[in-house]
Amino acid sequence: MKTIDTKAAAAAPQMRPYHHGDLASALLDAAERELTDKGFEGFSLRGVAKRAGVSHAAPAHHFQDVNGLLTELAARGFERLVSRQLAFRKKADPEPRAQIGASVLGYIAFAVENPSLFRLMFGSQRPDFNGERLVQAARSAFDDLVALAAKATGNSDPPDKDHTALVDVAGVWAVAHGLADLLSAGRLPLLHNLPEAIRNQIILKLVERVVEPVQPS
Amino acid sequence: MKTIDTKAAAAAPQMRPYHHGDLASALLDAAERELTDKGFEGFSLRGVAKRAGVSHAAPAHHFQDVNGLLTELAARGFERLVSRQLAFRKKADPEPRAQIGASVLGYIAFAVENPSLFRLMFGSQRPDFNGERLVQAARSAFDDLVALAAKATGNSDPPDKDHTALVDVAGVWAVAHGLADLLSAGRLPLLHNLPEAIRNQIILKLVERVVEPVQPS
DNA sequence: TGTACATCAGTGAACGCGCGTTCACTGATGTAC
DNA sequence: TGTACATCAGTGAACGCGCGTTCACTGATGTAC
Repeated sequence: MKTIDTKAAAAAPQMRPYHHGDLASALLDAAERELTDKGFEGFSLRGVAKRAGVSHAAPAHHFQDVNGLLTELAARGFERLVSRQLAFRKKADPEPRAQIGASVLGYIAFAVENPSLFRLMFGSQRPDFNGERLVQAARSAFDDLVALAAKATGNSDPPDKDHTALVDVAGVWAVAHGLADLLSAGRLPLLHNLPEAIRNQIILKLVERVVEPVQPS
Repeated sequence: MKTIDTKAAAAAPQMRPYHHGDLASALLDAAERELTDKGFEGFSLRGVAKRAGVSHAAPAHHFQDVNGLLTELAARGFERLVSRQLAFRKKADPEPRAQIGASVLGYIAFAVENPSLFRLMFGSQRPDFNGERLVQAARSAFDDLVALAAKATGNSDPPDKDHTALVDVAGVWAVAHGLADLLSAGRLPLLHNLPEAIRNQIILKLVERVVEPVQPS
């Protein structure tokens, strides 16, 4: 009998065993789908549980509360934001300024591909932005960009009296984030309706204007 | 008796007459305070009514529903965004490039002064962004900036084949919006902790990099 | 100027809803011997 | 290998809450004559 039962379970994968195995991670996946479908204003824990196919009380065994889940979701978002940037950089010219351009394109691509997640990360007050986990994840995205900018411009910290290094970093960050936020919300029709290739070309030109060339010292 | 009652009412302004007089506008003011205090994720119509000192059923006589009120609130936000930019421009050098810089500073100031309203305008799905009222208001903010950029750079539409005009406009918009969003959320500590004067100086330098100087034709 | 009456702009009670969370429970799993 | 037992990870019912909206109502205002 035992073998038959096991076979039946294997043949009918929709019948989850009583214990899920990795519900925590399944809930995060479900949460992301919930976020995509409902927007982060319509997000609910019950909806997430339903998507994951468990009772709505089950998440309590894996996350302290709904904001705990959102915090972890945002943290993962930052990790993916970084890896999206790295993916773009890998395909680009290794020259530092080209690397910055690629990073910005990656940043924007992430936002456009995951608009609701992006808003959770930057526009919501629900994740715990003081918690170790999230601070660390967000920080690494920032540090990556700062290091890249320093390398590209030859401006090192501490900032000189003209704040040139600050202008570099803030500029790249502002352009990336501004375009990402506007484009992912569809609020920049001027660029939004352009073919992707041309749009990227424009973005790269913009980045080139923002990042000062290396000063020979 | 009548005169005495009138006097009493005047002496005790906290006693509102049965009819409010201009409840619609009072509700919008209250809604903005609610937004400021609770954030746009904690916003509720009942909270607004309470702040305005009326029953929570009263708003129904002035707005179709809660999203109608939020739509009007967002539209007013865009109008104030424009007027904040104009205020900064009035104090600045009339030279076009200086005017753009001032506009960007005004944009950022608005976002920093009204972070929750700013998010309602750009990060929420609740206002009706297809409605005439809101489209018109948002449009006017955009048109103002476009006209200014065209004037500053001498690049006219239709865009040339290098998309120089597009880079100009998108660049200014991106820098303004990116810095506004990040600074108002406190997510750009690099600039956030700087004295305002220095911060503005950095922003202006950035804008100067983004906006190409007029090409002599 | 007075009166009748329609309309407007409030009130307060009640509605149903979906939410996050708690709780006692139970099935499944892992471990000690 | 078997058995007893602790622990883990689910269930489903129930909790209280705040929400937006509806409703019959009533007080105040405006208008016609």
